[in-house]
Amino acid sequence: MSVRTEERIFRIGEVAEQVGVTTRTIRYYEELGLLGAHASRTKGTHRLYNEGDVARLRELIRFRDLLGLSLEDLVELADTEEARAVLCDEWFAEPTDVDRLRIIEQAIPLAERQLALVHGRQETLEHFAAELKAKLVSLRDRRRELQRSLQ
Amino acid sequence: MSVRTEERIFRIGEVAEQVGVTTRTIRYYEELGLLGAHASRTKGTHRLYNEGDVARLRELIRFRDLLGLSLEDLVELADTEEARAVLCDEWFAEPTDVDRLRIIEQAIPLAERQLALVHGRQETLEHFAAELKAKLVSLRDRRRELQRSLQ
DNA sequence: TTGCTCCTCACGTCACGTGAGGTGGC
DNA sequence: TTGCTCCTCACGTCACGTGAGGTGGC
Repeated sequence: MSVRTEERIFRIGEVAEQVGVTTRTIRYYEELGLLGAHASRTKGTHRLYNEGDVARLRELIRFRDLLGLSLEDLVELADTEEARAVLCDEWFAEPTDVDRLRIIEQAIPLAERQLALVHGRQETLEHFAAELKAKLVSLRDRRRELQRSLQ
Repeated sequence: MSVRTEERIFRIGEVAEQVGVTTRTIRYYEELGLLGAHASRTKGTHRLYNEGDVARLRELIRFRDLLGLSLEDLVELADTEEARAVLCDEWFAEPTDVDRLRIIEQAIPLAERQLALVHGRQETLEHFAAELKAKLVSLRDRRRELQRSLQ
């Protein structure tokens, strides 16, 4: 956690494969400002990503797929998420405990919002599953009756 | 169920409002063959829908939204679903019990596939929720520790 | 040096959104 | 007759897909 471990660096193709998207998606997200366009990179050179970037992308993709959020929605959810990336950086830049507390107190309500979104979706799915199950039961009942009356 | 009740007829705008989509979406789905383009309609005249059509559209939209299926996927899931629409028609056209049984035996595996899809999505969401919850717990723990060490 | 992956345009596609201009039923 | 909703093009948009042609690092 607080040990400065050797950080692995990835190229865009590796990231794409790990996360399950195409390189085009990653470049598009960078274009929209969803992924940090590492200001250091000069045009034409290879894009490089660390593990934090990969984790961030993975989370974005999950919100996109599981909750059906638009990229505009994701920008909002990521805005504060950006603070978490900063968190990672600041964490290694030896911030004071006051800094750490401030960062964590920003991250908590965000995580709560995310969890609430997921719970909402879970409820909707629960409803849907119950409906399908009821339909199935009724179909099986009718099948049994018809089979009996046809014997 | 088997009573020939007065069936309500809806115009495209009413259907759109009930289901929560635009009329454009409905026309597009018809174009793709997802919604029965009532062969009776002559070009330029108003589209008309019965309650079965509305139920069918509602289900398509739910699969689209909750499972993120493409319209191509929906065509597959609807192919057999088409049989269910036929079912409704045939039901009133006084089919034999053999017909009914055949239709129901087609509908059951479809409903089972649909339910399996929903269950799969529920599991994925369960994982995601658990992860977010763990993150939240860890954030709160760290907050508590920092607050204590700052007192 | 030879592959391989990367780069930047840039046009194509899917699932609609959004008017433009016109017709039809209560 | 006056609204209102409907109709059919048809171009725009969002989130990428898919080459075309070229450069860069092991």
